[in-house]
Formats: sequence, C-alpha cells, structure tokens
Amino acid sequence: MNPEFLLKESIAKGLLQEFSITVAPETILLEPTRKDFEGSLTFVVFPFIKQAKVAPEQLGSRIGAFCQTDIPTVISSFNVVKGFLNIVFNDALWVEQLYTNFLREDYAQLSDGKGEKVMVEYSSPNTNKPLHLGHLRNNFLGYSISQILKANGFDVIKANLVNDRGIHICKSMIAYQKSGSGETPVSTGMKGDHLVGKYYVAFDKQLKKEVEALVETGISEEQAKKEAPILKEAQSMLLKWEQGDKEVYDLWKTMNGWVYEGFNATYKKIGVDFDHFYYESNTYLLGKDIVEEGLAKGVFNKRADGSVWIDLTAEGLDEKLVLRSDGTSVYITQDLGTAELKYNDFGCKRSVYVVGNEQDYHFVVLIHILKKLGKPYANGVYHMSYGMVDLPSGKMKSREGTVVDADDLVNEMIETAKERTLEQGKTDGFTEAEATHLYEIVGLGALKYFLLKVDPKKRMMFNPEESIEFQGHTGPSIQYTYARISAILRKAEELNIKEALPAGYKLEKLHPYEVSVLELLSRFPEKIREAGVEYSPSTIANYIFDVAKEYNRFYAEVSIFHEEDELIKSFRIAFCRAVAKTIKDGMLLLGIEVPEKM
RNA sequence: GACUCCGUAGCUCAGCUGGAUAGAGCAACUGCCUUCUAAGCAGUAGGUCAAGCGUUCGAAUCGCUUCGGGGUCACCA
Repeated sequence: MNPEFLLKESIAKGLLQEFSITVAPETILLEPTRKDFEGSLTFVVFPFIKQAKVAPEQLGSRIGAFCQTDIPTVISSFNVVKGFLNIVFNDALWVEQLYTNFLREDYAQLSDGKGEKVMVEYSSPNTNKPLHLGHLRNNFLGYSISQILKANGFDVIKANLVNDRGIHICKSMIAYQKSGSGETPVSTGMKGDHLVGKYYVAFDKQLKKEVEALVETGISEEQAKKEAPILKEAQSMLLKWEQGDKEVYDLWKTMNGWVYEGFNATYKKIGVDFDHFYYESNTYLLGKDIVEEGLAKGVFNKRADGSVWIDLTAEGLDEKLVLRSDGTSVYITQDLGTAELKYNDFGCKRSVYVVGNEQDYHFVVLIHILKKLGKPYANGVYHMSYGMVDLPSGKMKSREGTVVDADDLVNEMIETAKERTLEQGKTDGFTEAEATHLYEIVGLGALKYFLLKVDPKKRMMFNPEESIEFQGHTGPSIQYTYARISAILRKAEELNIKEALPAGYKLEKLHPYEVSVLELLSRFPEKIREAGVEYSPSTIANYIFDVAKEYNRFYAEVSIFHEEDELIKSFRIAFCRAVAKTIKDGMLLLGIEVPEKM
C-alpha cells in the first residue's frame, strides 16, 4: 500500500476521532515538505481549524500524535510549525519502496488510459519549404506528448497531416518552372526540401519586384499585391492542378517527392516518427458532406448567395463561414472532413492537435461545430496549443529570411556537442561510431530539452547568438548524471556486488540526500499523470532535472564503494539503479536518449 | 476597436487546483578534482512576483481596473 495513502487515511481517522470531522481520505491534500523543514509530506491544517475549534498548532500536534500511534511503521516522527504538520516517514519504508516500487520495470507505466485510442496529430508541414525552429518545437512536443500518453496507458496513433497542396506550393512550382533550369537535389547536392524552399524564396523576391514596378505606375500597393503577374500565374497553376493538368500535376509530384525525401531525413535525424500520414491533396475536398449534414440538422444555414454559415453568437463568438458561395471549401470545412475521416479510420474518441496558438480561435470554432453536430468524438478534441519561438529580433518570418533552419540548427548542435566533448576528452577510448552517436544524442538532447522544458503554452525565446547551454538546467547535464550512474553500475557488476538485501533485514538510517531523492522518485507516477492530463512535457522535463540535481548532491557527498557496510553498499547500488532508470524513462518521455558513457 | 494569452532576479525559465522565509539555470564573485566521470558540488550577491484595488485567517496564484507586450478577429491556411 502506498504510504501517502496510508497517511491520508490515518489523518482522516484522526480528524474524525479527535475532532468529529468527517472527510474522505482521498480528498485530503498533502504537499511535499519545504526544504527548510524536516519531513517528507506536509498536512496544512488551516482548512479544518474552524470546525475543530482549536488553534492550528494544537490541531497539528494532535493529528500528528494520532497518526504516529495509528501507523507507527509508516511514520517515524512529526513536527508542527504554525499550521503545518510535517510528517517524517520511516527510512525502512523508503527502502521498501525502492525495492518493491521504484525499481519495478513498469513503474513508469500507468493504466489510466485503459488502452483507449487517441490520435496525436503533429508536425503537419507545408511542402513548399524546409522545416524551421518552430516546427522543431511542434515535432518535439508532438512526439513527447505521444510518449507521455502511452505512459498513461493510452493507445496512441501518431499522425501527420501533410499540407501538400495549395497556393504556397504553386509559388515554389512557378518559380522553379521559370528559373529552375532542370535543377534536382542530385544535380545540386541540396536536400530536396531546401531546394524547393529556395524557389519559394525566389518567388517572393520576384513578387516584390513586380509589386514595386506596379506601384511606380501609380497603383496602390494593396492592389499591386493582388495583380502582380507572377501571383496570377501561381493562381492559375493552382486551378490547373485542381483540374488535373498533367504537366502541373507531374511537376507537383516531382517537387513534393523531393520535399518528402528531405523531411524524412530530418524526421529520422531528430528521432520522430508517425504511424499514419494524411495528405491534404486527398482530404481537401472532404467536409462538404458534413456541410450537407449540418444543413439537414439545422446547425448550419444557407444564405441567398449560396454560402453556408454557422451562427455561434449564442456561444459568445460570431458567425463563421463553412462553405463559400461558389461551393468550395474553406479551411474549417476540410478540418471537419478530416476529423470525420480520422474517426472512421481509427475510431479514436480522443484526438490531439499539436498546432500553434495562432489558431486558438479556429479550434474553439471547430470544437463548437463538432459538438453542435453531435459528433461522438467532439468532446475528445484537444488543441495542444503552443506558443511561438521568438528570436531576439522578434518573430520568425520565412519570407524575410529571419528563420532558424531546423537542419542547420540540428547540425550546429551536434557539432557543438562534438567540440565540447573533445575539449574534455570525454570520448577517449570510444570507437568512431560510438563517438558519433554520442555527439548526436548530446546535441539533440540539448536542443530537445531546451525546447521542452518550457511550458508549451508559453512563447519562448531562442537566441541564436548564444548557443544552447550544455551546463546547468540542460539536457546534457541530465545525460551526464545518467552516464555517471552507469559507470557506478558497471563497476558494481564487475565487483559482483549484490543489490538485493537479505529478507527481513531493515536498514537503520538513510542519508538525508538519499531520502530526498527517494521522495522525488516516489512522485514519478503522479508527474506522468499530471503531464498527461495537462499535456505538458515540461512537467517531466523539470521533474527529471530535480531528480538529477538532487542525486548529484548525493553523488558529491556520499561515497559508494568506500562504504564499509556491505548491506548499505548494496542498497546504494540499487538506489543508483532506480535513479538511472527514472532518468532514462523520463528522458524517453521527452524523446531524449541517454548515454552509458560521456 | 473586440476577443484572447502573457508580464516573477541583469538574462532564460519554474512555482499558479490560494498556504511556511518566492525557486532553478545562465551571467558575476569564493571555494572543491591523490577518492565512484568537475557537462558536477558547496557558497556569496541579486526580487515592491508590471501597478493599484478587492476577496480571504492567508494572494505570485482568485476577481476587477490600469499600464506594457504577443496572438486572433478574411468567401487565407
């Protein structure tokens, strides 16, 4: 039985017997005791003093005394400071928890999700340019939340809805047609997505030129932007594409093919993957039947010009268009269709969309519509909204060339990891392959941790001038902690040190640092639960840092192999193993690998 | 303008279902490698939690107002 719950039960019993106050044990809130006081868990008595009609200190003392008598094997002592009852657990209890719980293979695997299917859609790139820093945040968040939901017991399907059609693609295509002169990734040695992106930039350059020229003839800038010839060409190309024009279609196939090769290389490098791909070229016509359905149900209404709307003024929103007067889809029409398709394909009642917060309003509307239509999956739609990554110069804008390219950044991180590692001679004795692998996991670990440790909802700052740190509150520092523990475990195996304690043996006294680490380990499941409920990888990231930090204090202070008591030595090896396991499992929830040596 | 999110140390961020003296990392300054990896540890300094009012035994946390910043409000995606 979980000691925290035993304590809650005992407190509830105490409140009843001592003060005739009835509370359900599970509603009692306990919080981790602050560092400056002795104890593991703290019961705040203030909420009960009115009913109890005694001073806070008295209530705390009486409940503390009651619990200690009630469950003496669990509690070794308590202290009361003002209205705070601090509970100290028996060290033996922590030892038992270590062996029976923290070391269990499935300690980090919860069953809350009951195997229910949930789809996580993330990445969802446009195929007209390479991935940038913002996409990295999206990809890391999407992958991590998938891992976290799996750990919560859900059956996760990772999906990528590729935006492979539309005016933006045609922009790259038209520019390529004009000035590409038959370039290919092979002929240029460029990654396919970068090659296509080059033409997207070329398009914009040309567009600007044409707009300027038009403005000089006396046309307003606004008008010029609509009338620029190259834009007209892109628009007519889109029409041709929709009509299935062979030449356009073939070019589109070819260029998208290049982009996919490029994206796949990036996905592989950064360690994200997908169970299913959707392509907008297959789904952009969907949703019209749902418009019909909505009209039939009276949820939508048709105007005289033929356009279809939904009135959300009762919900505090406004009227939204769901179908244009010419009968073509808008964004939300497609999203309605795709939601239905996803449900038909996989039957997920829960569906997570990892999409930037500039689309908050869009998703509010989408969810309202699905609910009004009475869709069985409407209540399970969750928009995992994340903030933009800002540069010191402000927002990233692809057209203005102020983006941080994903491939460049990843390569720089790995290169920096290599430099730092070599400086410190950390790879002496490594094979070439081992060293290369280390640079990759450290470089990526730094990058992923940097992007995941911040609350996803908040926008965050990335300064390309200052390279991402490898010391302090960083991925590599946590990886390093893991590697140091691995060295200890290797040595212990060489020395053939047993980790188990003889049956019936009770360890008398733990080091305070051991206790505080064990306290942290005991919170791993609830952190996984919290991260899942809140859709917050940062909860895990910060937790794992706390574990590593606290362990490092132990590491600096307490010797293992110089310990004379063989049983304490055994305990400490097992203790180290549990910490390593927690760090590894936690980092895997973030999509970060952990090295055995570094 | 309307709606919405945000404002915590010089910088980047935790803490926000109300609880004790607001925490980390970086940067600065002091120490610690003959002992399991110093990408580490210990310490010093750094805060009117944007401002004000309110609710409460108690507010960084909840409510209102003001100031400052981001985002969204297209028959764009």
